[in-house]
Amino acid sequence: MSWRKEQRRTERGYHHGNLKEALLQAALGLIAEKGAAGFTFADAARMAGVSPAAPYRHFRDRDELLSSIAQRGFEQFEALLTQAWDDGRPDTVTAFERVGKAYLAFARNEPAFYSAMFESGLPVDANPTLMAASERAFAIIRAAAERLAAMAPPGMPRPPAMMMALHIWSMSHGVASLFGRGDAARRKLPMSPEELLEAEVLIYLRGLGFPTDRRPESKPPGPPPVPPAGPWGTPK
Amino acid sequence: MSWRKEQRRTERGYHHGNLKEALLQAALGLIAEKGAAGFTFADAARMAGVSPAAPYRHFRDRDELLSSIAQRGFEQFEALLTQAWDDGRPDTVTAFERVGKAYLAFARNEPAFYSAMFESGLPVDANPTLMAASERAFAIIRAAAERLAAMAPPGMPRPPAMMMALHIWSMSHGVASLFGRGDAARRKLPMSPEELLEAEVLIYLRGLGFPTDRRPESKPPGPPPVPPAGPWGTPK
DNA sequence: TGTACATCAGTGAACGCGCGTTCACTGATGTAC
DNA sequence: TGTACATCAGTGAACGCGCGTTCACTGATGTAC
Repeated sequence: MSWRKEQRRTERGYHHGNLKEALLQAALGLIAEKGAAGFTFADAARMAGVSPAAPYRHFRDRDELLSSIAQRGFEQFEALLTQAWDDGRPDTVTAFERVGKAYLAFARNEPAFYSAMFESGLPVDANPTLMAASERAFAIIRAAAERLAAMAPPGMPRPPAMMMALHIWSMSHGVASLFGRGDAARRKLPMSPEELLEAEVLIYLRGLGFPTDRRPESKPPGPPPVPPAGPWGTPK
Repeated sequence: MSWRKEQRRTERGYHHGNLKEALLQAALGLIAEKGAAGFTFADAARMAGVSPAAPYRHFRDRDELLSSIAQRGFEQFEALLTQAWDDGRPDTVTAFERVGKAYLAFARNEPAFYSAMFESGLPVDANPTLMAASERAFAIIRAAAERLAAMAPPGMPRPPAMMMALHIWSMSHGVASLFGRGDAARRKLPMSPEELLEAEVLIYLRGLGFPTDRRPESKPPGPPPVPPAGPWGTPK
């Protein structure tokens, strides 16, 4: 049976068996704990239970490890955004907002990835693979904006999708960076980051002339959408 | 005459005369160059032309130096925002936008301060003095939002000023962080960060029901404001 | 105005530390025959 | 199926380095009388 085999793998003898992965995980933990700046190559080796020379079998240097993490982060980010967008279901505005929330969720739930991607100071544009991954993630937002722009109401000039995408990105990033991160150094808020961002996006969309009371476009879907009143809740 | 006196001061003998200031300046340069994470106490001493033990006469440790910089940064930031807001002249919307632009200008022109304030990871909320300085800066945005909220058009419910302020802050911060920083690691954009932010704010304000074609409120001022067309320029 | 003395703001040598990196090595694994 | 050998993925000792920090010190400055 395979019991012995798996036992071997976790017990680990001379060969680790999965060191590359273990190093990535260790680094993620360290970054989450001490920030991208505070993580060291030697520390990662130590956490993986391996000599300080071992990582060099898998990564040229510290930067390559960091890049790998950012790379993987962008991929997960893209997957999350894709899932949130869900090809615009049940309606474009709802799906669009879900994308914003997914951005926040990522920043909160994956602070290590977020740090590596956006705050580690590694030159994304100098690394083509990384750049491509970053652009694939942004492309989701861009596609969503495209779809939204296409349904601009007749009266209004059609807004450039690229610009909309950049606006949404900067709103999400701003809220996430200032208010939406994990444990430490939090600023206090009268509302949750999610609510803050949702209101922001809704007001913005209304400014573009979109109806934000979410009428169904194609199929009238399940639970009726919530809000009466303005996007900042019931006026008291 | 005072010639000798000033000569002495700049020549510097055994006593530096102005080491504290020199260390702050040196640190600023280093942070601008290598990021808040990459600056070391010893390096600052070296740049100031002084032994590595000397800084301890003026700062308890590296963190205290960093905090001093952040502190000063928030103060300059506050001054810049105050000036930009100019008590809402010539009209509220124009002044409001100028505040956004000032935010970007600060991020671009003072990358070292910006890093120390927002990206150095030092716990702002653990340092009351720093926290107060940070809040004084935000208070400018808040006051501007207050004034804007007060002139909400009759039809619309009056938006909470705090929320507006947070929205504007997050937009500015998002654009500045993603696109508006100095030299390195730039993402390419179809428009300048300033234009991007201006359009974003205008759309947002319109979403709140504010007229964004800038009619004068009190005194009809000097140069007539620029834009015809939509906030994203002339539709082609 | 001059002198004695306290205080201040530097020096420079020394320390312990952890990091990144290299090196010859060795145990484990896979493969050709 | 067994054996020889190449390759792979680790070890562990060693290095040079720069950092943060301490220490007894000393030159410069300010002040009391």
